Amino acid sequence: MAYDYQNIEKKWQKIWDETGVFHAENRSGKPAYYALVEFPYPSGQGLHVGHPRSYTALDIVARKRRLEGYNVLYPMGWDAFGLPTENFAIKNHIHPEIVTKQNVGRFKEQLKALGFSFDWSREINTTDPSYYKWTQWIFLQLYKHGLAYKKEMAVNWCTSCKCVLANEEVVNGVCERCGSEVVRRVKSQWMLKITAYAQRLIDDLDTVDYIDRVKTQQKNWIGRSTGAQVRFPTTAGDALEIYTTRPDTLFGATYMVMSPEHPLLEKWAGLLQNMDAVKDYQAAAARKSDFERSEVAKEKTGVRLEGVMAVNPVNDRQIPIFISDYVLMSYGTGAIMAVPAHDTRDYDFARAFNLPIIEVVAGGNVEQAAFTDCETGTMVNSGLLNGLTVEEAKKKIIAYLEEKGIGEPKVNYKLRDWVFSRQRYWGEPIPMVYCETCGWVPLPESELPLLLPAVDSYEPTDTGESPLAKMADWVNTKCPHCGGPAKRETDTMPQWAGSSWYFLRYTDPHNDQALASREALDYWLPVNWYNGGMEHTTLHLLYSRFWHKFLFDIGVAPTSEPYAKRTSHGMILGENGEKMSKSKGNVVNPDDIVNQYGADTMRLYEMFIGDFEKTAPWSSSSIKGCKRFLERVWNLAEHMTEGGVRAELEGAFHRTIRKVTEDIEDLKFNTAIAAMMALLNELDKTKTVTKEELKLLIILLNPFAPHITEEIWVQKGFGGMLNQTEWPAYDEAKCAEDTVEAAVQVNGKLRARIILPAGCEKEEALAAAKADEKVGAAINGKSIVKEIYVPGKLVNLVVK
RNA sequence: GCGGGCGUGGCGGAAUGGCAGACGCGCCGGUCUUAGGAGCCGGUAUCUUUGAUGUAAGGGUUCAAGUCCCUUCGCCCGCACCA
Repeated sequence: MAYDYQNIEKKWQKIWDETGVFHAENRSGKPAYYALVEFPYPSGQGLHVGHPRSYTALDIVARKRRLEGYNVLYPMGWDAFGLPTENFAIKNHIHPEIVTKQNVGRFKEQLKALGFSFDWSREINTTDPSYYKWTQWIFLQLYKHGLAYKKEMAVNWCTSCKCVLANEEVVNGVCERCGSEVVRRVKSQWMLKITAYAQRLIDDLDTVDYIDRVKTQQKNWIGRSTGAQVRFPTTAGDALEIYTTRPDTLFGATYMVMSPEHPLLEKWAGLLQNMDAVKDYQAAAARKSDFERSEVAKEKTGVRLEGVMAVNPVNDRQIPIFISDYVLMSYGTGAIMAVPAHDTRDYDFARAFNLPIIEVVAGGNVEQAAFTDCETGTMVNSGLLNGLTVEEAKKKIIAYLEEKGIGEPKVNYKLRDWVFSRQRYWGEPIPMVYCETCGWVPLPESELPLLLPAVDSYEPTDTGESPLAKMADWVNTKCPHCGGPAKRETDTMPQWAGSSWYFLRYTDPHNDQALASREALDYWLPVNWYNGGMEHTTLHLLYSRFWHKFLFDIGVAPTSEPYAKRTSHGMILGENGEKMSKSKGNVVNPDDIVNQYGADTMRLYEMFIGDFEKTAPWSSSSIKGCKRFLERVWNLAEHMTEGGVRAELEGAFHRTIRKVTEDIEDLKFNTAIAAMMALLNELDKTKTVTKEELKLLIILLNPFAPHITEEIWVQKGFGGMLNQTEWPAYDEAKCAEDTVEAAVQVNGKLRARIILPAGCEKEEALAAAKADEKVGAAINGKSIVKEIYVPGKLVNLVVK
């Protein structure tokens, strides 16, 4: 009988659905295991071949865990709020809710066709009011704990999406989503105080098992630095406060620089003789986009303040103050002390403005370039610091500053608070009301969910107002506090809101009393293994860790970290090695692959395509090899005979079980498959397979290719369903082969291969090696100075 | 500029410091066939082939290096005037 993958796959998908074998229970005698993959945004394009790479990997883990005796939660849902749906709705005059429903339907069908063992009874959708009720509830808790606040400030504005973006959403000066230009706009925005968690978000990385590049990237993004905050007196009377990581170089500060947006400038307006020039420079800086302003290697520009001087507090010298856009208002204090001898940017600026450069760390040549090395230099021209190393000088000067009351140690982070409002329709309404007398008032929890109203037009506006602002009867409401007239917040939450806590909802998705019951959360959390894209490292992954820590602090979440383990898959590129895109015409449609080769082949191929963590180009010819492999397994099963594992194959089976068992845990799916292919090659040589051998082979293969293996299981009469059986154990002792082929080297060069019995002693191995004809010729007439024996691997004779 | 990673056949990729190229694709040959673009069997790094040389290039450590160290080149990713 031929391998009819289409009927087999449909049959088993139906059986799994109807029997509910993959439903997880919230209590069980078995140990719990929570496997998680990022839920997709249901776009109009349908599933991308990249999605199944991640989903198959953890489906393999989930299926293996079930066979290992765990109660496994492997859920799926929809991260459905977002701009593409809204834009599609605008263009085609269909409500986003309807678009979402259609897209979800298609995605679900596609995922089911791939045979993932998701517990569909726990399906969630972030746009469902019964879901976003709790997203809004969490926002209210953040507000009540002072972690949500509204602030007027310069923000990133995407000119195409017509809404603000978080810092994390701006990539190389353009919008992360659409690639359009991002400009600065001053707007009043809801902000979330993620910076309050900066240190814990770094520290707690030590408590979780994330791949290193994720940890490094999050640490870099949070950007902790240590130094000192120092107050410089000025002739204006106000102290100018600066932050520096190099307080040791304080004696080398020959001028100061303020950001053009620094508030003291306004205060000093009357004192500044060149206020016109200052204003021109401020205006020019404000006009620049973030991208222009942060362009590297550009000429340093600035204006010297005439009328106010600063005083270096360690030597009482008067030094000039400049404004320049290389100093950012958003970091530190918005002002710096400039030490041109030991900072590259200050050096460039000093050269451009012909300012003095005083060396205070000896070891470089400050005539030619700034000397920024902290390891090797010695302090000079620095009064009490002379002769010290940089590290010693830092400690001493900070103690001195504290003693004199002019400075103190300080930690700074690059992380900024999270800009949380969006001027778009298709998102969660922010449950806040503005009252002229009471100010911002949170909606009572009893009024949640605050439903997204139906509007006629979802079109965003250039003025920066949300489409909801036009809904007068929705906007105008009563103040929950004083009962007077008030207006609702019309901005909505960003795409990242719903996904910041969705893994909690899966544990108890139908609960209408709480985001999830404490029992369910205690049982399942933390997520044991979470796989997702690297592109979310400083977005979703960071945001959800922040929310989770907050929920932990207020006693809602049971753990301080949401995910015990995080791994990441590489992207699948088009056949030409470029990123898949419609415009390049290199998009592979999963539906076509499933139709042409079947879901099992597709799953197997995506796992065999290469190193799981690296990008890999699609290959329409390589996939045939995976299809052939499954067909060969099918055909071999047709030749099954009764009996146990044949003695001569026992070692091979134990080694393959070990290899597959271990490789799945190490994300080495490609070599696990290679091991099964090699085993099949061995079996094929014998033209037959015993019942016990076949059983072992198809259990190992089941997590990768679940349909074909279940079908063989029933056809060959193994009883029950494969997914209810047990993962095979291996015996380390039986993994060893009876005889091994060892290499014999003379002076490190391969001269022969000899067959040795397993566990062969050194003496015996050396004797066998020397007895070899070619080895004999190579050592003839020379004296052996060293004999090396690596058991079971090689002999190396060093001769002279 | 800083930080991280990588560089192996025609291709995707394997190799706890111990036989480089597992496994697969492709290709070549054979077989079966009216036919083969299916299946099966065999082969497939290079060369001046009793041997020698090969893991981006050069140097080093070691009995032994794709793997460790140094230099250079190239590619990818992250951050990017963060004081």
